[in-house]
Formats: sequence, structure tokens, C-alpha cells
Amino acid sequence: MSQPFALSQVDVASTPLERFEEFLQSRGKRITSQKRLLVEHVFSRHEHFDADELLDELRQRSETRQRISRPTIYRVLSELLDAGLLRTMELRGRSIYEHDYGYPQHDHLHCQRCDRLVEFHSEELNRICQQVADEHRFRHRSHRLIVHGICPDCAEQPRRKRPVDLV
Amino acid sequence: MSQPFALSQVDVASTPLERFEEFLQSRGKRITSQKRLLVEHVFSRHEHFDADELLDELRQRSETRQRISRPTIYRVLSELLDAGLLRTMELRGRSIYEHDYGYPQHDHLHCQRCDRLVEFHSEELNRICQQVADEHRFRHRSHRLIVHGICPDCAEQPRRKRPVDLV
DNA sequence: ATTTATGCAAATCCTTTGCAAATCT
DNA sequence: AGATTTGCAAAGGATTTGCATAAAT
Repeated sequence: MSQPFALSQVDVASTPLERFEEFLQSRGKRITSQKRLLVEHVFSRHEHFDADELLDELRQRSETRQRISRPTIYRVLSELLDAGLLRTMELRGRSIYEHDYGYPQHDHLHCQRCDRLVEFHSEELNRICQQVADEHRFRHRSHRLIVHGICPDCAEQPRRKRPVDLV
Repeated sequence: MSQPFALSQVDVASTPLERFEEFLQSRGKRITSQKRLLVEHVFSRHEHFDADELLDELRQRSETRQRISRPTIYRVLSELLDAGLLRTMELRGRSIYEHDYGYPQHDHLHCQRCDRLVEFHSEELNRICQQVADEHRFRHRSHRLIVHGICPDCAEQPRRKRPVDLV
């Protein structure tokens, strides 16, 4: 859970799974069916999710009768963070994960009513972060901005309670 | 834990405690010695803190042999959030609280090595948040930006582990 | 007198860990 | 074979809740 992983310039891994396998190899870690299953599932859609949702979804995929346990979910997620394939943020006391490989840096709008997450990108914001860090002589590594508010849908139909999914 | 609290235009409460008392009254809640103690302690310094630190500190203030229990800490903190006197953010899986009354809106630089928090203010950032919300037709309520990096001190003495306090 | 708040103990929720058995390389 | 990984059960840490008692209005 620490050192950044630098891809060697020679081999350019293309799929998340390939990249993950390289990462594992470089660390002397092993590739298992659970890890493959999890990575393939996670990168088959571009959605935000938490550990519980992942666990449920993987258990429903009966095709693979390969069950994956909760501890393993957490262990693999942690490796994926180390590998730079996923990013995480805390929302309502739980960790929310999202792709960090092959997707541009972005931040989020969060609907306080239905929990919806909408992504946005702002170069101007990146500039500000860098500038603020410089001013305080911080070495800038990353940032997280969440704009909290009410989404258009919820603004219309007032007061329903978190009806849907994390998009 | 919800409705924004609007101060009536007539009486302008000045101290946090006064404002809290007004809030409590408006909700038919009661003012107790524990609440007073907690509010006075919290607003006697302008620092970030978590529930545990607060509990320890209040227990050391032996002047008041009024002990305050952990559940009560959490209950009062929650009221203070509702009252708009405190704001909170999640850091390393725990809630960090800070003043939200009498202090200008600001965001934070966070040192990933020693956990130090440094505040900064940026009008430009506020503008961007408003603009992004508008673009997505969100009703903007608030935002949270944390710039993660390494503070100047930690950059010098590499690799020591979270030596200090949350400033 | 009534109603809300407190403190205790226990429960919850999310996440992590110890350990023996199973799986990679 | 030898090392890592898994799954299970149980532990952990932060926060919340049920309930009887204490305190506020």
C-alpha cells in the first residue's frame, strides 16, 4: 500500500488485467483466478462501486462458480490501488472505488439526496491545486474535489430518499 | 442531521455558544452542561480535531469533573453540524471536525506523511465550483477540496512516520 | 410533571487479521 | 517443494443505539 508503480518503458501493457499482472509480477505476487475475475468485472464497466456492491455482483455472476470472499475483495482492491488501476474516495463512511487507468483525471459532483456521482474535468482546477501547493511549498501529489449539491432530477421531485445506484 | 438552520434576522447571536443555544431552542432541544462544556472547549481554539481527541481533552480538564461520555460527544457533535457551527470531513477513515462559524470558507492541503492540515482560501476555486454545478444543472451547496502532498518539513526529513498532531 | 439527555453496555458497520487449507510458480 | 493466497471466523476501530436513570423545562 505505498510505492508508486512505474511501468517499464519497454512493454506497454494495454488492458487493465495485463497491467495488473505486470504489477503483480514486479512485486513477486501471484495471479489467481479471484484476481482475474475481480479485475475483469471491475473494468467491464466504468462505474463507481464499493466493496459490498462488488461482492454481491460477483456472487451473482454464477457463470464462474468461483466464489470470492469478502476479505479477498478487500485484499485485491488494495492491490489495485497500489497498482494505480483504481482510485478511491470516502463517501458516507465507506470507500468508493473508480477506474484510475485509462481514464483522465477528474473530480465529482455529488447529489446529497440520491447519492449520484457525476464526473467533471477542469484544467483550471488542476492549475489552482498546483499553484496552492507551490505557495505552501507542498509537493503536490493529487487532489480530490467534491462539489456537494442537488442534482436536477432530485431538485424536481423533492424529498425522495436515495433511490438509485451510484452511477 | 439535515435541515439548514436559518438564524432569524432579529437576534444576531455572537458567540458560538449563544448561537448553539438558539439553535437548540428552535428545535425544542435542551441545553445541558455537557453541551456547554463541549462547545466552549471546541471554540476556545481554532484547530482540527476528531471525536477521540475531544474526548481525551475534555477528560483532562479536571476543573469540571463533569465527565462526558463518548456517545454524548458524538451526539453533540452531530447537533453542532446541524447547527452549522462545525463542518466535517473524512480523513483516514475517521471524521475530522473544524469550525464553520465565524471562519471563512476554505479548503485544505493535507500532508500524506505527517497528516498535517493547512488551510487555504481561493475565490477562483469557489467560482469554478459554482460554474461546474451550473453546467450540470446542480444546485450547488458546498464543496470540499483536499490537495494531497508532502509538506515542506516532511520533504526534508524523509520517511518519518506521522510524527505530530493534526494542526 | 413531562420530556429530552445522559451514560452504560452492547450493537452496527466497514474493514482487517490470524491461521489452516488450497493454489501458484 | 516452497511461497503466497484464500476463506473462514473472529478481531478491530469508529460510530450508533436501546434502555433505564438523570436532568432540563
